[in-house]
Amino acid sequence: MNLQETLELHVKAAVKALFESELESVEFQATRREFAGDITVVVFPMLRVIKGNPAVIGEQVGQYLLDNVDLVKGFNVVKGFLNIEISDAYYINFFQQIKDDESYGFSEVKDDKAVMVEYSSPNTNKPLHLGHVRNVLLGYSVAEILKASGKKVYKTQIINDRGIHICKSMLAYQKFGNNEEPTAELKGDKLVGNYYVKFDQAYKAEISELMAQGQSEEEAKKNAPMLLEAQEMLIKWEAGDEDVVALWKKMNQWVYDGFDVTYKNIGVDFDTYYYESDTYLLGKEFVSEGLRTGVFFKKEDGSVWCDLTEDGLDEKIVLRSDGTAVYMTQDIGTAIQRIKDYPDVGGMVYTVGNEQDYHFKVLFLILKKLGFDWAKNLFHLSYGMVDLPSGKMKSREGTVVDADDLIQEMADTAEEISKDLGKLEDYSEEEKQELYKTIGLGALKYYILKVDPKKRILFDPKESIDFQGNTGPFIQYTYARIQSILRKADSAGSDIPSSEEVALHDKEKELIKQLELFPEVIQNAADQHSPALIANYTYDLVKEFNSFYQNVSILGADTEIEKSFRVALSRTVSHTIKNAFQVLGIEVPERM
RNA sequence: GGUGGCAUAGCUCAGCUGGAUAGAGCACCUGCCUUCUAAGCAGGCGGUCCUAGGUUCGAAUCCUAGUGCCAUCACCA
Repeated sequence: MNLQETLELHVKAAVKALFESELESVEFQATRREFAGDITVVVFPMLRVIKGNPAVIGEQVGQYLLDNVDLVKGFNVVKGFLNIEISDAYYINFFQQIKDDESYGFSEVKDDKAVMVEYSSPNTNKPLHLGHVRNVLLGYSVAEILKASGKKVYKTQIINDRGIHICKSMLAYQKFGNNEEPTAELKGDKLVGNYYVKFDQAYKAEISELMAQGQSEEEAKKNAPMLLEAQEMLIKWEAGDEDVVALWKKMNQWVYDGFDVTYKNIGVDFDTYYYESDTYLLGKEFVSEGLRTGVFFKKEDGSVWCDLTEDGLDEKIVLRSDGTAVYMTQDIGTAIQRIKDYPDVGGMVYTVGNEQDYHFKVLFLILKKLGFDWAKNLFHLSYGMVDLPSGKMKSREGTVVDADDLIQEMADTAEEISKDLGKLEDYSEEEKQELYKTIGLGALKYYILKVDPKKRILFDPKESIDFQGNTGPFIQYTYARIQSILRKADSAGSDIPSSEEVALHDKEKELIKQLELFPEVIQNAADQHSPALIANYTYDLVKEFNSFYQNVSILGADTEIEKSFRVALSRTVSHTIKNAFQVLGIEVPERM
């Protein structure tokens, strides 16, 4: 039972004893800094049950608590706020309980149903850019947060490996490629992406030409030979044309190899992969099934639809009149396939941009209508777009911030700063490079994860990401500082005060209070699918620690017991930073 | 046009189920490194919480209407 729960019982008892009334709940908040006290009871809500002056009621309840509850050491009332001072013994005892727990904040798996988290889900015709980076970081972190909150988790993605967009890259490669192959300088995904751009250039040139010949823009766009050829290629692919399929396989493999490098760079992983080309057929099966059971209906032209008008939505197509699958068909198939493959999965999280809010609303509804009980546990982790000052990123026009480049730039910035500070003279070149990457990635990941997922991010490549203030490196730096102290504090502080006699320094007490919040923050972040809550918590913790560090001497404490206590406190803070950053997917360095 | 999201300091963002004088960082200005790592600490400057109503003892937070930006409403994905 935590402090708040304990106090709630006592406040209820106080109200019963003093006013013969029953409170349903008690409202608490942290005491504001300018007042004495550790936790505050808001008296106003009690007025519904008790009549009287809030200040007087606060006074009476406070006195009752002081007289009857050991851990209450004092109180004061300001307007309708009862500020309660808690004894140091409470905080010291609490700290005793958590100080040796290296996985503090994490829960054991307590749910027999697993959650599948999908993220990344790229098309295979171009490299990953900053938008994908947000997706990948969010999905990975939410998966880790869910694990930490006691869920079994599978990480997965759906790879959109077929369609007209891939044919465009393939066609341009056939025309202009000269059998170019990926090299160390040019990864496969980049190579394929280049041909996607080349397609677009050639296509646009043809459009201009046709328009010069007198066609309207609309006509020209439809009639351009490049597009016609790409469409022809798609038909050939679906017909299983050997040459086309061979090229498709070759180029897709280049892209997968390129993606793997990027994922490894970012530091994310997947437990399973799904390919659109594998799952759309299962989707079609269930469309037939739904047609039989009346979930769907067929129009005269043969296309199949789902009528969602009673749910306040429109009719949605699930199969084209020519019998081919649409996006929705495939997503129905993929969802069902996943549950078949992993029967312990009880719910899924889809990390996909908010431009697809409607799609997922419909998908979930259709799956419910098809009668799957797990359909009620589907969640669209919808996040805002990452935009540039110039607007949307467009791969075709080359206005994207490339993921690999960005990671490299961040590491370069970290290197510059580190060199200026010159604290790593005795590190080997290899160790240094590794550290620069840790710091650079830390800056990037924190920058993206600290903002509420549903808000859009405006990223200005000209203004580099900060390394000071509310940033990843600031937090990493604090961690490194603590490690430095721990290295110097020869005998680890296992000998910490247990008596009520020790007076806690204000900064020490604030730190313990902050530590106390961590498990709840993890649960909240899991419930809300929000890494931002973890990031903001960690920042507060670290700020508190730095203030402690600058104002209180740890290794130079007056007594041995004080020194041990402060070392132990620092160590626990560093565990907590490490654990918080682990679920954000950010590494912490021993030095920096 | 219908639907959904967002709007807080010059900039980037917090603000939990409504609670005290709305908080951080960056930028700008002051101090602090012979003492545990100054990527730090201590402090200053800076606000019509988009607007107008409403509910409430109390609203940045909830409701209604409006404004602005974004997305979506395809036999595209």
